[in-house]
Amino acid sequence: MNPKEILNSKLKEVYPDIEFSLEVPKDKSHGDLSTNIALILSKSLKRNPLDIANEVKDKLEQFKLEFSNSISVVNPGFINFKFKDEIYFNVVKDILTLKDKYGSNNILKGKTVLIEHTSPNPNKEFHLGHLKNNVTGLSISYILEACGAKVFRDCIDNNRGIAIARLMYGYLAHAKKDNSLPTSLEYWFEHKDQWLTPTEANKSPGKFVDELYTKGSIDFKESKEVEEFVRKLVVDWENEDIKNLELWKLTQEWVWEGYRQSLGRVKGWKFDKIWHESDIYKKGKEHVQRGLELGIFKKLDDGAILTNLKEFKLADTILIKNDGTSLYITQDLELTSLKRKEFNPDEMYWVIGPEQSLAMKQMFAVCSQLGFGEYSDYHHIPYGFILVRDKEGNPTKMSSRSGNQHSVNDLIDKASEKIRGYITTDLTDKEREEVSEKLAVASIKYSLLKVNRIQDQIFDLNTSIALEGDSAVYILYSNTRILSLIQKSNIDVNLIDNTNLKYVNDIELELIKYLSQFPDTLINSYTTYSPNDITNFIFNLSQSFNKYYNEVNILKEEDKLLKDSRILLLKAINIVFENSFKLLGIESVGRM
RNA sequence: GUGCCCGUAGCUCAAUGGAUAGAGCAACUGCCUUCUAAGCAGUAGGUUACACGUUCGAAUCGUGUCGGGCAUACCA
Repeated sequence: MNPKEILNSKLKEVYPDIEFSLEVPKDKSHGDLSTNIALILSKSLKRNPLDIANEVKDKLEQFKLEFSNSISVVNPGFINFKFKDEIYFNVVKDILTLKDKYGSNNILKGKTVLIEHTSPNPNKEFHLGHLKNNVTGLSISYILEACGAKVFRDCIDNNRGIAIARLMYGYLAHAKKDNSLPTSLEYWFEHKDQWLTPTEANKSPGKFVDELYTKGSIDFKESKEVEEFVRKLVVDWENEDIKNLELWKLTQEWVWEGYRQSLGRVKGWKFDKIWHESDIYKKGKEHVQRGLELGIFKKLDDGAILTNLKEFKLADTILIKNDGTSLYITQDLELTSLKRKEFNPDEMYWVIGPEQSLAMKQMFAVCSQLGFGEYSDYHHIPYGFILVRDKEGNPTKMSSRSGNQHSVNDLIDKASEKIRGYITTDLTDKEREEVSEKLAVASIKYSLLKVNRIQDQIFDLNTSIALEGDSAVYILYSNTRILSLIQKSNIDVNLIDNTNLKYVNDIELELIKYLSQFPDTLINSYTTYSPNDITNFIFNLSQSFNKYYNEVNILKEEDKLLKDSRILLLKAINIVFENSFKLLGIESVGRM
């Protein structure tokens, strides 16, 4: 047990049933740990908290806690503990022993969780919104895993419905080699070679699809005829019209090629299962039909089927349209049922934007009405919007129509180009390319992860690919400095005897104490589902390390024990960095 | 209208109800013959939108006001 656990159990022993806090004070001069137990007790005892604090102090001192240097009572009634420095030396040993397990815990041991993330609106080129979902979802999944859970990751390919039909229409109308050709499914079916492929258009599949989808959507909005055309495509698709299906397959192939390329580039292609809406929507309809027969839902005069969510105090929603076709929620019912069957999870998470909040609640409610688990098993994890500044400088939502939707590929290209120019280390062209690509991806991911999950964020290209300050580059740079030091020391960290360690410098002691807080940081990020606890941690760690680096010359240290101990500390910091990067889904670099 | 989220330094963001609200950027001043200056040290910048309340203690909790965003049945 570490000092915190010991103190916690002692306090609980003496004062059972009291909810108190035991935490590392922000101000280091207040000691290593602080408790408010006397302030809490003063409420029920109606006595001066300082008196109570002194009594608590006396009781604790009777335990003769060997790790404690001093216990002090301060206004208004805090009890502060100061520990012997040597206690912390064990932290370095622990980290070196546990390696990639350092920080992990077992609070979710035995639990199976399923987390849906990055379910694409795949008709668009992979953009920042997609990436925000991907990095947030993956990071939370890694955090759950580090807390001991068995984690499965899945996504649903929304490959049917009105949006897909708008793309199909967009292709027929805007990808013709000759504009005089008719916008006709039948004509296309007989003359497919008269329509462009992405290769022929000299565009990436993602961009190709994105442009056609956007054009198709504009036409859909502006023309009644187009709208009818598109809606008919949806109906015909559900009726399994051969020509319709062939066009659908063709466009969906490009969609996925683009999506797979982009996700591959950011190393975000991490799914245990990819579901396809086209495979399950029919079963979804059957669930609705069953619910209708059971009297859970009702049929409206025009034929549409409506929920009844009074017991959940939620607004009702349509489950099947009046033309008989399904909606997103229709297939989501079957999907949720399938998820339960396949993975038998204790908890299910959906990492999806906040605008879907009501839709998610409605879906959870309907699932529980249909007997697919409890409403409380389901968790929507929303995250803040990404805004950009418009010409007037006002924050505005990204949208493809306003052209301010950053394609992730373009962003990485820009960042990578900027970074390449800064590399001064002696690297081959190939290594240089790899390093700038990794740093570019890491920078953009970091900029999305460093804000509190629920907080809207204003995205700025320059700060997101910043090379200094609170950025991935700064943190990764700190890590390469460590790697460089270890390498130049010519010491094999695995061979150093760590039975005796020596640390004397204030900053190195602070660093060690800070490292000891990593496990608690992970727990915090789990309880809030917020990866930014981790980014905050490694940024602060980087600052402390760089301060240390500037103040202490490690390689020139002549005291062998001190020098070896410091190299081991460096290794420990490196391990915590790497563990954090894994939790964030960020790749590190060896040199830069 | 109703529901949900948000409002912190010029800008972008931190801060399990806890002690003097912190960083980064931008601005200004210093530090490379010294382990990677993509770095470090320093100056300046605040009525935490506003009001009232709960509490020993409020940016944080409650109520209200103002401002912004999202959702609000046949998009997702």
